[in-house]
Amino acid sequence: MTTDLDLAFAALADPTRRAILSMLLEDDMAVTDVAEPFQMSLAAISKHLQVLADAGLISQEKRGRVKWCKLEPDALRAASVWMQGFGQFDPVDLDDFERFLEDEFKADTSD
Amino acid sequence: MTTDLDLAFAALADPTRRAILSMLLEDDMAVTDVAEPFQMSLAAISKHLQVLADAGLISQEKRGRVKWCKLEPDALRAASVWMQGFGQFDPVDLDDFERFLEDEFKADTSD
DNA sequence: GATAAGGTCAACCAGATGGTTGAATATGCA
DNA sequence: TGCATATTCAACCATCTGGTTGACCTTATC
Repeated sequence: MTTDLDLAFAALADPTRRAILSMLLEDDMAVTDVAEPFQMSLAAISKHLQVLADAGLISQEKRGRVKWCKLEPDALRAASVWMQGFGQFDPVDLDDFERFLEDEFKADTSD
Repeated sequence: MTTDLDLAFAALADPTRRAILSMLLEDDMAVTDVAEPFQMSLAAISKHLQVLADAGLISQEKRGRVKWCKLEPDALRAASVWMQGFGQFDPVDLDDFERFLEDEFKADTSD
């Protein structure tokens, strides 16, 4: 049996997919634009997006020949709830978070 | 490159490992006792525990011939921080959490 | 010392994952 | 109509994952 939580955590386990999610924090994006900063094929990115969509972390909508990708942060709720049960974490400093994302993104696209 | 976050999320993606973590919320346990409710070999559980330890989610200490497993909830902090950046989630009702864990655990050990 | 208990190791297996390439399918535009 | 753009599909490949079994090592106990 594969649960929603399995899918969500598995999707988050890949740095490319986490980088994609953080890109989508800014704005909705077309598949081609999502793929641009990465050194891998468009087909590979398309697969990553499918994994994210299956986990409910993004939605995709085709308009014309462009498929738009949109973050669905609510899907992170179950996973967040699960983790919070293990400890009471302080509220997050969003500046720290942004710096964290930048570092991760650099590490992921630069090799 | 495999980051801490990769390891943490990948470890959490397996329902057996999440069940183990929730068992360890109660108390420290020996490997054999961790394995008892699961319908799989001791070797398989031993591997799962190794994955959790590699991700820093648990620690293991050998006393005599017994290896004790201990939850390390702090290791969830980075993952929790990462997710909280995507949305401000309400504080969690711990009763809900316990019911959630029970359901998940039943689903995982009963087939 | 012999035997039992707690755990891990090594080899193996099936299936999933993350990537590639080349062909195919829509859609938009001149 | 014909070409370019956006995206997926299909086949393939190497590696990882989650499980098995049987042998092995260490520590207790009789």
